[in-house]
Amino acid sequence: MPAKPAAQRRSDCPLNATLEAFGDRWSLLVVRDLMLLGRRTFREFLESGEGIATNILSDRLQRLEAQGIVEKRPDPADARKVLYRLTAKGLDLAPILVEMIVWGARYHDTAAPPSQIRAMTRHRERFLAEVRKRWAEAGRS
Amino acid sequence: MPAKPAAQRRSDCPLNATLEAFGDRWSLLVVRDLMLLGRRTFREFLESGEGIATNILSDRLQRLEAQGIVEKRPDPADARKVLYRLTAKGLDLAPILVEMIVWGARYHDTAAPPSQIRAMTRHRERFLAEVRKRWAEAGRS
DNA sequence: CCGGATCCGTTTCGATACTG
DNA sequence: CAGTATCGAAACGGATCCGG
Repeated sequence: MPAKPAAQRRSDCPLNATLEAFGDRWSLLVVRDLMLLGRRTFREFLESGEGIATNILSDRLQRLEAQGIVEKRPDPADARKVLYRLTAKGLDLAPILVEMIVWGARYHDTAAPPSQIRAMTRHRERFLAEVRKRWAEAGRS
Repeated sequence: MPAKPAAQRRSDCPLNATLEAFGDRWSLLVVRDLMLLGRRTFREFLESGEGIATNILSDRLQRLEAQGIVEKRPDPADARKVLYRLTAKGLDLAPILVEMIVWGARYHDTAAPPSQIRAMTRHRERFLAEVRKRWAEAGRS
């Protein structure tokens, strides 16, 4: 009696799938580090200001990797290090990130870099194009 | 010895402020219910498919209200009922929602309403304009 | 040193039962 | 109908340990 469409229960709406992928406090911050702040190593994420614990960071990286949002590989320059980067799927999170940042800047007005926010708000497509370009260039590491 | 700028610690980036506002599994689903599915009462949110628990729903509604994202008021037609609706600040979450839905539909391809997704993806501004219009009309209840 | 894994006390979440 | 109260489960976060 398998009748129940159980596993599907929460995925009727794509929003749900998205929230399952990174509907938590940390995952998107890691993505932001990769996408906008140029961070690439475990250590750099750790020091990225918000104070994530090593076990949590480790867990989120694994989770993001399992979902094909980030990928890791050894640093070609220094075999001891590991580098992370966004996959194409991860890069496609950029519009979400941008909208979240714009909303946050608008309503919570943190001490944020004004110029970048401005660029993001006024010329979204241009900003996104730049992000994609940088990503493509970095890809050919 | 209050010296520490403690409460500020996590809000250097607007993304952080946003994640603090609704970086959890449920808040955005409630917003979606209000914005896209026309739900307005506690009960309707409950039955909205994903199976949120009453205490969680209660908590999220309070939290969203405290942040000025939703507001409540008695149903003018039936004083026993309580109606929720988005504030202007809440309405401004629409672009985030749209991008999250688009991303989810693209990569996790849930059994989702194809036509609406298509409209959302291809004509984002038009779609957003409609959402805003509906909201404005409903506002003069 | 770097990238984690493990242990453990604390906080938060969430399913169910219950109330005004 | 619109929520609380309760209580077990899960997540968090700090410290510490470990392999390379």
